[in-house]
Amino acid sequence: MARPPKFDDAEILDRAMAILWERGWTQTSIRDLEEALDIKAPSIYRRFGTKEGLGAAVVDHYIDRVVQGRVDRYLSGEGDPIDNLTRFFDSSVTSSGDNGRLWGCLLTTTALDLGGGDTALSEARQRGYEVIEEGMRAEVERADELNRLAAGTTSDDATATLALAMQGLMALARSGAPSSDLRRRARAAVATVAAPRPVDA
Amino acid sequence: MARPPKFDDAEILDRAMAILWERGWTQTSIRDLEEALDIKAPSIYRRFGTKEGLGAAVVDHYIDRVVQGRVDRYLSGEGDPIDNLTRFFDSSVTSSGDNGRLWGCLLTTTALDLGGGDTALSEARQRGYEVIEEGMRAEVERADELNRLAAGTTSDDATATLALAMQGLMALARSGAPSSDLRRRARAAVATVAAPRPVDA
DNA sequence: TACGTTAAGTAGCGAACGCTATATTTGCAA
DNA sequence: TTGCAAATATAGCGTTCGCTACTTAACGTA
Repeated sequence: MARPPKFDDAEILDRAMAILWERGWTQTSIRDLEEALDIKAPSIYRRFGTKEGLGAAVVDHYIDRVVQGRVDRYLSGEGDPIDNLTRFFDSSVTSSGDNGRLWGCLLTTTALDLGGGDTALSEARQRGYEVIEEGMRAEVERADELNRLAAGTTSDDATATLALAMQGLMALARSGAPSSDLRRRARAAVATVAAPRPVDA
Repeated sequence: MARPPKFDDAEILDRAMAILWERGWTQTSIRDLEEALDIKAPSIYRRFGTKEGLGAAVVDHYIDRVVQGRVDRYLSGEGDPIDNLTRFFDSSVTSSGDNGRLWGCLLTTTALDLGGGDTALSEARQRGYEVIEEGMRAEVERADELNRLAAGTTSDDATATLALAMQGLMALARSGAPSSDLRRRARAAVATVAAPRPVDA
């Protein structure tokens, strides 16, 4: 009973995610989005209200598809929790795009350069980091129960430290640090909260 | 033999630092700077070339005055190194402006939202973080020699972890996290790398 | 086939941006 | 007092920004 949409929202958000991740929030104009989405500005505004509305929808989409997916996959609650955390960090600092940059820093790259106002974008970003932190917390607590945390380290302290490390890694990635450096630092952070691996027979 | 400058560079950089720290790089226009510096645009451009040139000079100024000052003061190489690191982190996450926000995140707030190009601003930011990291490394190595690091933690890992934590704290601060949360996380990071405090007599 | 509805495209407004050609002030030297 | 040099101020160029009135296209339905 009406003209069908050219693309559904998921397609649009996938493409918007790609360009926002690559270029950053303030460096991406509505004209850039028109080209990347193959949709003209008025259609964007009719669907998402403002540029910031689109940004918030993209971050939500990113949390659902990428962040939550990686949390579920690597912080599964099964197997060795330290190994899981190590793989989670590795996956977060390993490039997954065509041009060798990181998906992981979309939360940082979008909402950080906005100045921490109470905007929808900032709130979406915060939700993303909560998903990450709570996922890590579950594995850290499991590690604690298995005596895999470093002696004297509480699970609260370990969780806070790893969450800070993740934020630091994303900031470093955004400023252009090489993947090898990120990986080295990620390993160092996990090693610091974990008990030394027991020497096998 | 010529008209004297209205302000010297240090005065200008102090004021520019204040407004860039408060509003962020992309959110601060040349018109904003004109007002804050009490200097019109052509004078700004004659002195610094471009907006980015001014930004790089501000970051350099900030490193010399604020960052290096705090490194020298708190990471002095004397006294208990863990206490020094704790005070260094505390000073970095304690608001020092009139409006309750942090000085420490200027490096993050200026150069992060630029996208990690090879610009002068990015390079200046990187130099700043190197000053911080090397300062922390010296205290960490001293802690290692005094057996004040957690068992099984190398000084390299501890340094990398603390540097990541600092970057993470600055990113959190930029996105509006309350000072109490930052302080809690900072303490957690230091506690994680440090040996449990021996119980005195 | 005409209609209503929902989509998308055309074209452009008003404002803000980084930056600069040009003119003016202000000091010292001759 | 005049001339030169170094600084600041006026005014505005050309571009891009987020956004939107208006028009056109594609469906299902009556």
